[in-house]
Amino acid sequence: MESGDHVQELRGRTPRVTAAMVAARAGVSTATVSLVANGKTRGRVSEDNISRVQEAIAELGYVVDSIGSSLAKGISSIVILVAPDISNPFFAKVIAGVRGSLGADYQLLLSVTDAGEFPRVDDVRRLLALRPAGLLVDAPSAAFLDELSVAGPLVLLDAPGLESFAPSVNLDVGHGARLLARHLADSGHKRAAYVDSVTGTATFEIRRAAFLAESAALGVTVAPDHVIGTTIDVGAAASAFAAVWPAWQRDGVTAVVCATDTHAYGVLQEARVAGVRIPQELAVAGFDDLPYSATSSPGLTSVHLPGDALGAKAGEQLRRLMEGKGLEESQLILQSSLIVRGSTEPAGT
Amino acid sequence: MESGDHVQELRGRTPRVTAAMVAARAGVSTATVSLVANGKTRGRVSEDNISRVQEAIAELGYVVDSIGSSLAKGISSIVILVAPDISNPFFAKVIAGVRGSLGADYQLLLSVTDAGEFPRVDDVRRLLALRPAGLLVDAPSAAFLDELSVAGPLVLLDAPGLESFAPSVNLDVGHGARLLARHLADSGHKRAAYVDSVTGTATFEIRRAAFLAESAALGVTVAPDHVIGTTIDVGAAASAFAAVWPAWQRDGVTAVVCATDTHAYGVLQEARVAGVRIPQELAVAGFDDLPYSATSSPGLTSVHLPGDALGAKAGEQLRRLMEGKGLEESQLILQSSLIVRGSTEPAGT
DNA sequence: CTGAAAGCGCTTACAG
DNA sequence: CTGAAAGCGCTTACAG
Repeated sequence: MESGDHVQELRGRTPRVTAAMVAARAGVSTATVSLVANGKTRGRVSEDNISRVQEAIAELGYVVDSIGSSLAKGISSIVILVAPDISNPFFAKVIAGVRGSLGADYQLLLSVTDAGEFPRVDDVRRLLALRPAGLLVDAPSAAFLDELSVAGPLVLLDAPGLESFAPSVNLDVGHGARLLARHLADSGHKRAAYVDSVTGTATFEIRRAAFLAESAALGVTVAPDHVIGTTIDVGAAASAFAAVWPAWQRDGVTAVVCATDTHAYGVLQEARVAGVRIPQELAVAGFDDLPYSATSSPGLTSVHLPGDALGAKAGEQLRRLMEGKGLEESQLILQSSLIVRGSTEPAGT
Repeated sequence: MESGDHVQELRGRTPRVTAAMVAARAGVSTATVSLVANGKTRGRVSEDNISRVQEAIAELGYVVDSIGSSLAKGISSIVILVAPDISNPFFAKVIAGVRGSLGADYQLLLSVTDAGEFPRVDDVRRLLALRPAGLLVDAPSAAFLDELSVAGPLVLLDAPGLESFAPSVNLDVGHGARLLARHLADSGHKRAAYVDSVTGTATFEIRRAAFLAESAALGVTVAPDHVIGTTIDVGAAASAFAAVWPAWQRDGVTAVVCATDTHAYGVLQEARVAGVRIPQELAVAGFDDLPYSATSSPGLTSVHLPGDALGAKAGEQLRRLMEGKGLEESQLILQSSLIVRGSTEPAGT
């Protein structure tokens, strides 16, 4: 058992260094060690002892044990990020943003569930048993927030309509949806279709509602028959589109808007198979502006959502809460924009 | 301060339920509560007490406090996954795999660093202060493993050449690289180029070395001038390719292999801008087989790497270690395969 | 400025 | 089968 041996060997190598060991070495009490290790020395520890302890800490490689510390303080330094869809590439940007603004004082714990699933009450209880310093919840449902009775700092991300539950940071997806409708109207489209996401998060309701409303206002018809929904999956979107395209084409649909770029990739893929020329025969657009949308051929017109800023702002807000500072604004809204590419605009236009 | 009020209100709502409260309600000692809560009742707690305690637990909504439990046991239920590049879409699959095989008994904590960065010693120490039940390290460098003297269960993912440090699960990227070389040779290419990743992880060394060796063996020339490297970024790859393409074209290069699909997207993008016909003038291929590779136009030929299986196997191995079971095999290698698409093969071939 | 002591919530020998 | 007690490592009033 090679591995076992190795682990065994490693196990002996690092005896835990405790505050008591540091105290003994520095000739002080563990209380003083704790004060120094936490930087709470102001007017409480002599310069002399500060340096003795710091030396001992360095020599021994002492690190405050999170477990002991958390138990004593009643709280850990863990921040839990709960999200329904970690495999969504958009989410990687959100995470990066959170991490950047949270800094090194907190440890970011991702609560990972199966794609599109939210953790159940049990899971959440188990998470809360870690005594997190704060909680970040991305794209929750009202039902989830209802049963999540959290006792500490909590910030919601991408939770439009749920502002009453907690401070939140949202994206103005409606604005982007309207820009998109206007763009299609300006390009002369009269009949459009919509491929929705069936995950049922609020952001998708808003994307669709805003697009449909603005389209109607601008004279672009989106018939009820021309709205379908699939999971956030290239293949699912592709086959759903394949099934309806003949009818849509017959009905004179010349533009398809997708709730996410991922859906749009499926439509593009199927359109290619079916020999539909993009954008001449069919304009295609999505939401999220994933990195690949700039690279696909044609490039995909998309509503750009600032995922990194979303994460960063949410992290900032949470941090203020965890540090006991108030929030200057408890509701933040970030701007979306429209990136027009070849999938809706003929080259050379 | 709306948010502050809200948090305040929430704070009062959930007084922590402790084992002592459960014990009082059930009329037993906290020792018995602990035994029942942990399912260690076999021959140690009477049926009668078991049900009283279970009732009390249910009524009070008691959940064992992780912090207290961890301190008493000397270990937490956290599993830390350390990885240098969480924003890589390939990684989402790995995470999903890990989560699936780890199950609900362990909490998966992602150590998130900036793209391409590995945590520094300090960060790692802070992570270990959480007393994780186990550690998963993805694509580490030898230097990192050297300073990481871990005292518990540890499994390496995608760490070829580092098998001596710990049990590991690897991908046979070399095999895929050779299949790719053979495919290009069979398609009649005589001169190829290689766009490498500069992150310096072992897997990239192997991808390149295996491809170059097999190409040479099959009579496909890859001149030193025709090997470049960039970060894993579509834009970086695109501009690097733009800079060298005129010379490569002059030299008769008809195929470009990229260390990742992300690099390849950049090449495809730039090729489109430059009016290079794919695959007639230039064949392009990558590694990873990201979801978008099936969707791009043309589809991207890619070496498929089973990211979910990689995560799942690593999770399984770690789990065995954490449960004190030995490993049947401490080194696991997963198969890669070649997915041929339009970027290397003319439609209708 | 300093240290002895209590306490955070749990688990685990131990004695009965 | 059961419970009193010690102890995990730390932090924080508290007394000096």
